[in-house]
Parts: sequence; C-alpha cells; structure tokens
Amino acid sequence: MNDFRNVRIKDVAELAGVSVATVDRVLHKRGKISEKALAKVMEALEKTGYKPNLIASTLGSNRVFRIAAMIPDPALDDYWNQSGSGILKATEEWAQYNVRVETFYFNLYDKKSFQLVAQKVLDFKPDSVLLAPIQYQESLQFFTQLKEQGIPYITFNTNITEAEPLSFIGQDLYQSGRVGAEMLANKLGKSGNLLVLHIFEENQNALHVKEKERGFREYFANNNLNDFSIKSFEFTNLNDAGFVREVEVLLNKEKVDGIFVPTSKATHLTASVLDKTGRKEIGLVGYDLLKDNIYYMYEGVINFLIHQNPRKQAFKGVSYLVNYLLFKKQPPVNDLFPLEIVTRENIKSYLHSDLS
Amino acid sequence: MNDFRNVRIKDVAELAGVSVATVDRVLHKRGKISEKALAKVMEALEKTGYKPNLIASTLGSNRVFRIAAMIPDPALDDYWNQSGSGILKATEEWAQYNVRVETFYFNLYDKKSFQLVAQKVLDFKPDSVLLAPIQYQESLQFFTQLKEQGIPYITFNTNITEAEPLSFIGQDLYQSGRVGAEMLANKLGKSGNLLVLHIFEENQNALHVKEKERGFREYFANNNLNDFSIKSFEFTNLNDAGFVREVEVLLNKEKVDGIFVPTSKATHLTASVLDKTGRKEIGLVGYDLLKDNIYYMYEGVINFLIHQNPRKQAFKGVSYLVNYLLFKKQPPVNDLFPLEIVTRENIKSYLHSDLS
DNA sequence: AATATACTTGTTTGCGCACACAAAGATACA
DNA sequence: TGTATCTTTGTGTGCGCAAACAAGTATATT
Repeated sequence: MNDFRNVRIKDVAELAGVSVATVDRVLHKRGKISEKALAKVMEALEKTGYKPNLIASTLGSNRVFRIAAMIPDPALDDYWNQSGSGILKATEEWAQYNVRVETFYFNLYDKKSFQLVAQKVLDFKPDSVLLAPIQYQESLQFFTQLKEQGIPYITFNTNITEAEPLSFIGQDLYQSGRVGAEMLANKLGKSGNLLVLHIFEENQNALHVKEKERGFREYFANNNLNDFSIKSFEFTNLNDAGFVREVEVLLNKEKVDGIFVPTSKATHLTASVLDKTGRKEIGLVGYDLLKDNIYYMYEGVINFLIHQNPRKQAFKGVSYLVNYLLFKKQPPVNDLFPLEIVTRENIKSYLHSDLS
Repeated sequence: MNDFRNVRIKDVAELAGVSVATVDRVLHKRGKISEKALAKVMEALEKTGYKPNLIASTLGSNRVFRIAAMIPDPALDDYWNQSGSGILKATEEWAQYNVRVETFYFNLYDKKSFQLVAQKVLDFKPDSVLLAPIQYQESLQFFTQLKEQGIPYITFNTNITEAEPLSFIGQDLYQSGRVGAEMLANKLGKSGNLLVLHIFEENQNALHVKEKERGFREYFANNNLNDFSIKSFEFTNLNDAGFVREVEVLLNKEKVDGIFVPTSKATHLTASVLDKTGRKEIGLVGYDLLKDNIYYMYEGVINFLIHQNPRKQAFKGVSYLVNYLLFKKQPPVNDLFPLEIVTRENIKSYLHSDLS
C-alpha cells in the first residue's frame, strides 16, 4: 500500500464516492446508512487498510473520559497499596489524553463498605470502571447495575467468570500453586514434610487461595513425588498477631521442611515466626514483593516469592480502559501475567524495573 | 481537581497582550523577540502554568519521524529473530503516529558488514537510531558519527558505557550469572561438578558472556559453597555441529552434575547432547525462550532458562525513541529488565503473555 | 525626505478527526 | 401535484498547535 502517507477518512470517502460523514458513520456505527453506501465504504476501508489517526481522533473529540477504580483500602494491606500506586501511575500517564481517574477504596473485610462505595462509584457516573471484585455476591450485583447503565468494566486480581468483564487481568492461580510446589520440590529433593498456611477470609479470596493450593498439591501428585507429605492449616477469624501465635504453636508440634503460603500477608507473618525462632532451614515459598517480604527474603528466611505484580495489574487495567474508551481497542478477555519467580539473586532486578 | 479547561497558547497570548506566534516563538526559541515581549510572555506562561498539549502538537507539526533499527541478521540466530519481531510490533504500534521504522541487518560475525550497514543507516538520514552494538570498535565509530550529526540513539542487549546513548536497555549480566548459579546450587545442594560452556566470538558478545560467568563464579565464592568445582570451556571458531561434538567428547571425559550455558544458542546445542545421550540428571541452566530451548525444557533436559526478553528489549527501544521524538519524553538512562527465571511450570505463562 | 534593511509582530492555514448542522432524496398521504 | 415526514447524505466548524506567510515598525542609508 501507500507507504508515504497514511490513509485518511477523506481518502476512504473519495475512493468510496461518498462524503467523509458517511465514512464516519460507518466507522462509529452511528446514524443510518443505506446498504449500498455501507458496502462501498466497507470495500474502500478494506482496500485502503484505513487506520484511524488516534492523535487527531482524541483531539477532535474534545471529550473528557472518567474512569472509576475501586480497590480495597491500601491502608489495610500493603498489597493493595501497590495496586493503588499502579493506578496512580496510569493516571499520570494518561492525563494528557483528557482522562480522569478517580479511585474509590472499600474495606476488604466489610461487605457493607463495598456496597456503599459501589453506590458512590455509580453516583460518580464514570465512563468505565476498574474493579478488584473481592466480594463475590456484592460484586455481581454491582456488575448487573453497570451492565444496565452500559458502563464497561474490567476486573483484576480476582477472577469472577460470571462477571463477564471486558477483560480480566491476573494470574493463573492453579498454575502459580504448581510453580510454588516446583520450587519447594527443587529445593528439598525427593521427600519432605510440607505445610500450606493461610487465614480464612469470608470473601472471594477464599477461592483464590484454594486454587493455589490445588495446584500445589497436584504438582506433587502428577510427578509421583509420593514421599512428600502435605498438610493444610486454615486459620479462621484471626488477626495478624493471632495468626503468628498459631503458626508458632504449629511449628513446635510438627516436623516441617517446607511451607507454602498462598497469600502475601501471611507470607511475611509466617516468615517473622521462622526468623524469630531461627528456623531458616525451612523452605518458605510465598507471594509478592511487599516491603516485609522483601526484608525476609534478604534475610534468607523466604526462599521464593511468586510475584503477582499488583502494581502492573492495576496499571494495565486503567490502560486497557483508556485504550478502549479512546481508541476502541478491545483488550484481551484474559490477560494472565507470567508467573514470576523471585529469589534473593534476582529480587533487586524486579525492584528496579518499573512497570511495563 | 482542575475542572477548568486547560490553558492554551491562545490564553497565554491574550494574557500577555501579544499574538500566538510570539508565544510560539518564546516556547520554541525560534525567531527574534523583543526583551519586552519576552518578559510579558514569560510572565504569562508562569502565571497560567501553561503545559503544551502534546496531542495537538504532534498533530499540528505533521512531521514524519524516521527511526533506523540496526540488529544482527535474524536468519543467523533465532535470538535476533525475536528482537526483530519486537521491532516489528513497535513499528505497527506507532505507525499511526507518523513514525517510520526501517530495520537494517548486519552479519553478527562480520565487522565489514557492520560498517557497511552503518553507512546505509547514515544515508537513510534517520531522526534517531536503535542499535545492538555487537561490534565494539565499529560501534564507537558509528556513535561518533551519529553524535556529530546530532542523531540521538538508544542501545540494547549489549552495553557499551562509552557509547553514552540516550538509554540502554538490557540486563545486568553479572547478576544474571548469579541467578544461574543460584538455580543450580538450589538444585544440587551442597556440592557438585559444574561446567560453563560457550563458543568464543570475536565481538562484544565475548565480554557479554564473561560478565555472566563472573557472576556465576562469584555466587559460589560469596556463599562459601566451596564444594562446587567449576570448569569453563570456551570453544573457538566452531560451527554448531562442531560445538555439539566437542560437548559430547567433554561429557564423556568429565564427571558433571550441572552446566551453565551463558548464551541462548549454545543452550539448545548443549541440551541436544544431553538429550541424545540420555543425561537428563545433569542440571542445565541456559538462556532465552528460543523454540529449541522451549522444546528441551518441556523434555526436562533444560531445568532453568533465564529470560532476556529480546523481543521486549527491542520493542521498548523503539517505543522510547518514539516518545522522545514525539513527546520529548526522556527515557531512563538504564532500563535493566528483571532477571526472569523460567521453569517447566511457568514457561507457558511466559509464552502466552505478550509484550506489555 | 525617500528608500532600503533589519528587526519584530501578527494572520492564516492545515494537520485528521468528531460532531453539529444543513440539505437532499425517498416515501406517504391528502 | 403538493406537502409533510422520514431517511440518508453532505458541509462546515473547532480541537490546540506548527509553521508558512504577511505586515508592521524601527533604524540606517542615500
């Protein structure tokens, strides 16, 4: 095709023998068009390989887009703090394009809070929504409302298939459990006593964690590593201190060679116990580059961290929405991140490198 | 937040009591301006906090930017094929912004070829250049010419500090060697006989590889893992078949528990030997997700791959240049990628996930 | 004082698109 | 046959800026 100049709407219009407005109508599916004109335009579009000039497009439609991002309160968990920072980064990145992002926080453990904030989001009248749907039922209800109002939304972190979002951004939980298993098996050799530890939560996180554990267990089963024993402990309704206490008690009773902790917070809580009791020989695999986890990795208490990259998840969520709103670019239905293995030797390279 | 409309040049001009052209002259330091007008405009700029609208700016200037990308011939090595694919992706991505990327290939092993192609690049009169500076001396010479002509350039893959590029994109080689060591140590426990294998090349790659090896060795030294023996074998002037033969001979002579192969091509060549001779018990750590490497990883011959992400390196290189040219956005001086550890359990997640 | 010359400032067009607005064509109905 | 109504198509303006072009104002020269 013509390498020198990009095809413009005007060129397409001329080739099709219609006016630019008609082409515009076809492109944006607005207004009514005769069969004949439609056919001609479609053919011309095809022939020329027309690609809209996004620069001109955003300039021309002098519109401001509003995006609402809804995540758990970062103050309660460093994990969500990272998500928040990803949203912020994206906000700055897209400010040029007349995109305004408003972030709404809900209490991770409080369904009422979720509903309250969801209402606030609706009142904000966003053009689209980014959401970490931690609360299952409440989220579904919210999605219904969004659908009714024709507001597109993207979910991340927690997958709710019935949600039918524009896109889901996250990880393959099952497979991430397998990776955790692989790391421990690799370290321990042919046999060992393994523990899976976490705090039960009354929300979608429960399923989240279950999937990881399933992957973890199946790895050993599939590879005929029958000399490993795996015990799971799920503590219910515990605060951080309580969890730490229980783990301490547990480690005194059980003979343990390796521990898999499928949540980021429980990872450093568990690490603190191993550190305090000087049990560095126990292999520990956990999740995410939280400040405390990084510390314990440098200390040699945590052996492997699986990086879920919450910052990037949120960043991409916003970016996908912007691209969808501005450029009509369809995001992938599922964007499953690589299962990044972080160790003492490569952790710095992860901390330095930014998003992207 | 700022609900008001953004400040335009026109607004600044009105406030300063001059025409838009005068403001434009101040902003771009072009043409001559009276002291008085300058002062007024500066004050108005200050007061309004004017920020140029880059979207409108690029549209208005309607300039076509030309980027030259210079990499080794992809036909000779699958690694560079991936770089090429990254460039292609970026080319498509930025086509609508009036950016034209022309890719130039040189022969990895031929200095004359490099110089020839470098001249071609200069003749192309690019606005900026992306380059993998494999040939040390020749590259420096080329950079001097680029500097003389005021053409900004970004390097990737191979770092030449004296090059003083706008940005370097790649990995921390030393640290990547350490990661390789960590993986092997983790697998083998407290002792073992280790090999480092590669083909000597008469270019900057030689240093490249040396850095990795240095990291590899220092890991064991720093961690007092003195029961590991490490032997290096660097084959000179060998083709692929020759390398395979040498490795075969070597493995018959030596008692080997683990092998570190610091280049992507030598990785699958070595793997082919282990596969053929049924030596799967030997731990193998290599580089990159080349087709052959992926195969041998699934086969269980390769245990760990360190992902250098050549595709993403090239993609980002072009993207940085575009942002610099179009939006005056300064790229980071060093963009060192995470040292990604790929195993049988997470390799799929890397293959699925695209750039980003 | 008239004209040339440098210096400074202002006006206008177009980039490619979105969208409001206007016009033309088709159909129905009296 | 004329008018109302609906359907389809076309024209024009503005988004914010870059840059070509035009014009104005001092200063020097004859």
